[in-house]
Amino acid sequence: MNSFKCITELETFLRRKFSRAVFPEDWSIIPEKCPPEMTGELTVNCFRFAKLLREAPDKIAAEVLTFFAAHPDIVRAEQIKAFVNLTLTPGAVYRDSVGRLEALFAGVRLPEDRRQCVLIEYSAPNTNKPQHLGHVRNNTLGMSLASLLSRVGHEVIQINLVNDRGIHICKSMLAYERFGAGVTPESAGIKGDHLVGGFYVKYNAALQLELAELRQARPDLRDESDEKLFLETELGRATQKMLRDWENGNEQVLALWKMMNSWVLDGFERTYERMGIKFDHTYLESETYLLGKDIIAAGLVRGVFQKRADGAVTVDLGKMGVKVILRSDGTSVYITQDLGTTLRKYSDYHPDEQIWVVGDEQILHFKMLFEIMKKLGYPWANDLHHLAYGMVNLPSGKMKSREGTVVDADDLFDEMTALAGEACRERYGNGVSPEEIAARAEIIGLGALKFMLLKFNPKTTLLFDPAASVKFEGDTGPYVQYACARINSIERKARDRGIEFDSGSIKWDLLAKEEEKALAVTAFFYPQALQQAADKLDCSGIADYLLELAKAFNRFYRECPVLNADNEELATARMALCHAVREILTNGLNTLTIEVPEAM
RNA sequence: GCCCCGGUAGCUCAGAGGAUAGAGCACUUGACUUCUAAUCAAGUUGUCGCAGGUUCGAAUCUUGCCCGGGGUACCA
Repeated sequence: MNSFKCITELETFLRRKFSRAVFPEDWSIIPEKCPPEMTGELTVNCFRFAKLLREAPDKIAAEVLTFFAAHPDIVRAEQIKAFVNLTLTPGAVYRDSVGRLEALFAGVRLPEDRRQCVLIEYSAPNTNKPQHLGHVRNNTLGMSLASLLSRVGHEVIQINLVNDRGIHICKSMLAYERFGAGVTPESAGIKGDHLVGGFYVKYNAALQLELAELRQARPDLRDESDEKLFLETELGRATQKMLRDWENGNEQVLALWKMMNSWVLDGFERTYERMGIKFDHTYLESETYLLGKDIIAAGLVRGVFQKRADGAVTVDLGKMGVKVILRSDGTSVYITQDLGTTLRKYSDYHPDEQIWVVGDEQILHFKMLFEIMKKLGYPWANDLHHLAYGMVNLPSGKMKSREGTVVDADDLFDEMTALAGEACRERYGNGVSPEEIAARAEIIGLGALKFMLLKFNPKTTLLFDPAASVKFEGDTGPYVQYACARINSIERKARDRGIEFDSGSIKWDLLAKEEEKALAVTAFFYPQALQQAADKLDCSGIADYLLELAKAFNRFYRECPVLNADNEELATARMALCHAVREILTNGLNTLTIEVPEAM
């Protein structure tokens, strides 16, 4: 990890001074940014290592102060209680941060012995409906996590597991059979997943109608749940029969299933492409759903699982209770296939760690899954991780595909890019080609959406307010992109005017203004932001960091003219600073899978 | 009932046991013949759900309670 020279030297000093303390091998002091109301750029917080040094915090701070009083990199050091605030010489600020950009970026990567092979499963859509905002959050979290982990040095495998079979798939199939009249995505001019999703909604409307009629005719059933009454309806029985036919390999049903699934998968492919998602492999549940049964048979022999009198296979999970993992009729339940695919993914890729990006309503499911894998004695079962994220709600309440009250993913992309395009046209009018406007709008619109979703901690249940979320001002992706665009513009103009800088001969000492130093110090913390995010499997800190850096840049931009600086040496030094900031902002946004337009 | 997650400004959310609890939005005001105003500057905003405990120090750890969400299937 990158560090300031004076801080590294402080570490050496403290190790020697407090030699009776036992320092961990990798002990290091992480300086903090000095709060704005205090004088200085960095703060050393002595509370943090007072216990380690077995000394009173303010006494340590006094030692730290004397150390810095004589340090050539320090202009001013001030002790307040256990805090020591440092004002660095400009030379030191830049030498240890933006002055060595390669070192800064190298500091992002973990040491080799900590790099792993990580398998991430995310998205996992059903092929009975198009994706909505909830899937967009899942996709965004998954792809950004994959991107982040590979950036810090891990080998990452991205997996999708498509749920392409089961009763809910039969529902849209049956509706198509009855109401479809042979329509296709081509004939209707509708994206395949949307076409199929329409039949899913039709199915549920028809089912509700029949349920209402049934309750009308049979008052004794009035208080039963929809699920209980499912097989009492003609539609329900027909759906059940279709599922059986599918499992028995009925050719007609299989043909319909294949056709409709291919429509949906084509549609998904376009959605993924627009988001920039590329999976290393896509498993289909129709090919993996039987996998768990062998594991269960083997576990039964070894006594890990028990067969109940009625034939169901169970496992005793102690506090979590007894879990059925195979039905009494021998068919598999949800967790059966996850047992199978977990093992399958392991034997296909031998990852050091597996991560599932799945909603938080399935926390218990994954706890059980991991516990069962441990009981089965797989040594890698300790390296399974569920990244549980919260639901996305609308001001009107929850999204429900069945009722069609969802924010559709593709529609939302269109809406965001249309608004971004409008904003571009307002600025540039006819000065820029429609193709260029469209390209920028795509980057800005999708960037705003992804950034908005990543800004929140994954586990928070978030409220999506369309009116507020669609904005491009304030704490947004476009705010960060805009800072890049401003720097690009400076660099373009500099080229036009023939101003160039040679990174070897920058006079960093000239950048002594508060806004300049604050910008460089903020830039310094980039590697820490990434590594912390990677440790926590949470990208929200990166979004926060980028906003902070962009904000520091905008302040600098206001106060410190670059091309119109007092002299050329100052201009080139400021250009070098801008260049570094643009590199970091771009790198950070790319880590979040957000692109940066050349101009805005 | 039991288990998990949350409750911080009008709204949406940040807050490694440490300094006077922050940001954006919203609201008020000011700044574009200037390197892009998708920007900047200034102002207003708090019983950190409630009550105890641990600590030199608690929004943060702990216990109890209140409120909201999720889970607790031979559904996925």
